[in-house]
Amino acid sequence: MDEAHRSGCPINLTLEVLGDRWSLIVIRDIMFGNRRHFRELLQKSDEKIASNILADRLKRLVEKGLLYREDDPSHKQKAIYSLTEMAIELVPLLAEMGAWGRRFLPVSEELAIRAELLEKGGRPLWEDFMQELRVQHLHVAPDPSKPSVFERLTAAYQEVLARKQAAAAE
Amino acid sequence: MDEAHRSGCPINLTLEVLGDRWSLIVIRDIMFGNRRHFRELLQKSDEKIASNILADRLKRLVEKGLLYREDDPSHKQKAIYSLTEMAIELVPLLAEMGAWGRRFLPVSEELAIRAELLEKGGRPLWEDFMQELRVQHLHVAPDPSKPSVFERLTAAYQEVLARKQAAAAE
DNA sequence: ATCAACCGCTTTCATTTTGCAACTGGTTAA
DNA sequence: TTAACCAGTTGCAAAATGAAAGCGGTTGAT
Repeated sequence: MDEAHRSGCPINLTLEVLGDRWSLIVIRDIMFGNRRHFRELLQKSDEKIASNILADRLKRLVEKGLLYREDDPSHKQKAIYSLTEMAIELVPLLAEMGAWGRRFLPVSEELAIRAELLEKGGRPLWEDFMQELRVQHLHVAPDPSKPSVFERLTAAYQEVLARKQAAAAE
Repeated sequence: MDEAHRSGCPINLTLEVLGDRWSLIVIRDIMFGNRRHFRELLQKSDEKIASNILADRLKRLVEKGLLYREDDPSHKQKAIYSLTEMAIELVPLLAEMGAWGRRFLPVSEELAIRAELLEKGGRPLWEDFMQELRVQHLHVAPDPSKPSVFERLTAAYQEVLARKQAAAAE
């Protein structure tokens, strides 16, 4: 179950779980892209993960307690992957990663817009988003008084994408 | 210079730079442990990095713009590694990583105390700490009105360590 | 002047991880 | 009946990692 740890440092332990090139990509796609099936994660991500790597990461993330796997009642072969509370609480970390990447790396506009909104919204927005993720993934009852952060992020992304495509078509 | 990127997503680009098991350990040790020489990074870290990996990571981090290397005027063979602004602005990300690790992973008390202070202090403390790092690493003039966050973090760590050693000696 | 400790790495080699491509046995909808 | 789809698995080459020893030069103490 527990392989020996390199040290008890919180940053090190976090790196032991998430410190590779794919684990956070998978979590990002489930969290922000609502990809819940193997094929969706395989085909709809921009980074083109290999199927054996995806299979390995999903298994690892389930073992580490960040995801859980259920059978899809609508299809005997489909599996549904969901975020656990442990993964939902990565929202601040992913928001900071997005903010840093946006500031220092050559991001594309349509993929940076969600990071920008998350950064501008700050911790109150993150908390709203985490609560929505709990509704989506942990079967928590929704709070109808709150507008959906997920929809706001997705709409902003679609808007930039449509504008760039319109500009490219000219 | 620039290898092809997997995508323009800010999270992905950040992972392309920092998504491995050692890069952030090196930055952590320079940032929080003030390790500035190769041998210090090699021998004084809890995780026992191999010398070839350390050499490779230092080279990579210099190339990516997170560190810079200078000759130490006091010793012809010594090199001094310093953080750039790009690395200093990782403080919020490292603080979030520490907070998440502390919440969900089996951290040790003496290594978690700094993460706890950083978390409790929040963004105002992070800003103070970043300003101190600019003084240490970028030769910016210090602000004498501010008490040192670095010293506060280090003192808290030493205190827990001493208490644990006293308890172990009984 | 001598010598041991220290300096930033490099080299070698075994093991592990990654990445690509093809493939599997079964399910579903037309 | 059949074509598309389902979650993966397999085989193999290439790259990354990790442990250990070693390198030529510098330094400070004797």
